[in-house]
Amino acid sequence: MGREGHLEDLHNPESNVQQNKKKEQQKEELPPKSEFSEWYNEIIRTAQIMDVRYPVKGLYVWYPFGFSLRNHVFSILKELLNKDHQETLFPLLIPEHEFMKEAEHIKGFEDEVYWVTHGGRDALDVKLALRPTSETAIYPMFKLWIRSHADLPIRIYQLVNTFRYETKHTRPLIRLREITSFKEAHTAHESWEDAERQVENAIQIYKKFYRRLCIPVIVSKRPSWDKFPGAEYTVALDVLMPDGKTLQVGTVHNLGTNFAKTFDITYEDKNGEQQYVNQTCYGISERCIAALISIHGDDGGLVLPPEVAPVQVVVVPILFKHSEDVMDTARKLSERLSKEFRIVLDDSEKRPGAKFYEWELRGVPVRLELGPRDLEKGEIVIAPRVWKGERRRSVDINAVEEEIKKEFENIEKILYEKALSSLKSGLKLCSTIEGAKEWVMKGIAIVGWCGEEECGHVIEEKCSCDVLGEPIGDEEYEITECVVCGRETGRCVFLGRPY
RNA sequence: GGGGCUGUAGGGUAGCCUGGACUAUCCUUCAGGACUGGGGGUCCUGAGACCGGAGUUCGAAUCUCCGCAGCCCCA
Repeated sequence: MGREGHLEDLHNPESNVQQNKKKEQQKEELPPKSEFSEWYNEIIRTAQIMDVRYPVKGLYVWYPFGFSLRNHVFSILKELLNKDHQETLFPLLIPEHEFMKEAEHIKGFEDEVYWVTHGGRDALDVKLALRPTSETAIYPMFKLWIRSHADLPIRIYQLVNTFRYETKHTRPLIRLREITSFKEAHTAHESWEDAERQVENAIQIYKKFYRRLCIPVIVSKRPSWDKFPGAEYTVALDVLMPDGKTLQVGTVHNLGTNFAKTFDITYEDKNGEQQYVNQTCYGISERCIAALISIHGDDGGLVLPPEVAPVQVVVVPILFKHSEDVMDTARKLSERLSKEFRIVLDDSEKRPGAKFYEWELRGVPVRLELGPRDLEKGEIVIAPRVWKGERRRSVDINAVEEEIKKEFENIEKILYEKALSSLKSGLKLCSTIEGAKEWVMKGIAIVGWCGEEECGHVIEEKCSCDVLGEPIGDEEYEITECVVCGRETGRCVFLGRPY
């Protein structure tokens, strides 16, 4: 075949190219990340994060690999919260009369609530809502739990599924009818100031969380017309996705005494007076996984930070006919390493190359290759995922633990730096509406804003984007006037196209 | 909210317009075997599909309607 093929090549210079192309197409190859939407759909399936074939719109199945990733990610969040929060679990079903108490809250959710109306064949006397979020499940209990200032503050959280009847395009991890992994925290405090401090505290926790995932976020105060229904104000965390759109990956709400008044949550203060509590709530869903996958992934598939990777190290033995000794060493090594790392020894019958591609697709941070050549020298080849096999090197097999740890640290640093620089290059201060409109197609624009709602709506309309909110953070932007009305102002807003 | 398109093995597809030789194409995948093995191996053998329902028809993957599911565009 080789000889004939060669002859043909001479006659037809294109045939070689065509053959290569054909060969590439035969393998189930991931679309390049530049075609983000296609890339995302493929990676979700081929990297075994979720199975999208469940026969109900907007509901998906976690593959064990994806679920393992989810658990490692949320255990970081739990670890951070556990310092001063307590974990609880409230029921999924909320009686209609509780759900309907807070007027603004209802308005925000009524179109997307699932209702349980029947028990068996009988219609229920009291309809039950599948929680779209748990305020109205939790706060009637807060009323019972809170009696005096000594009971405050209360800080609880739960990790639950929630339901929203989405009618627009659903997609895995991003827009779901069942959010399977909603971490929601709820707190109650004596004063407005205490609640404000808690908001700040929550933002810090969330920033730390995303820092551990090597994901830089922008933090902003949502405009009044986009706050959580029932909240005094809302602070949100957004990430910039590879296609230039933004993804809201966390929200923190100061509820003031709004819910306390509706649910009659009061405490006796030090002077013996009954006072309403001030509340906050804040949440993060599996959208954090969508951000993790999208921001770090590359043309070769997933790239995962070692801390959350379901498999941290894969050992690929390079076997020839008589290489029991290679296999022996690989087994012993794997056992040794499994004490410190989540490790897989890939002893399947596949060719080494095929194994490389597969584990790269799944984002395993470090690959170890062990063959006869290495064995002879007492070495092993270490290949970090971030470099797609381009920067592999040999290390002493006895010192491999240290080398892996070194690589892990290195990987985290690289992932964060890469992500940060792409966020920074996606942010741009724009001095005109036209400039902002253009920029918003590829990133996040920053424009001057006087603070008037009217001007905010003009911006949204003219730029066909959303006002994400006013920045909260250390960065300073040089603003002199409102981009719409020209009034003098130092305030500004982030603009983006949200998912 | 309005409009358009699509549904064929686990994944991707051909066939549909113009109904019949479809016992449904090709690639991938999966199972068994042989040779192999440092970046997606080759060969042999085998497995696996017309979204669900109703209708039109002598005959439906193909035409019609309803349902379900998915994709795209506009507000």
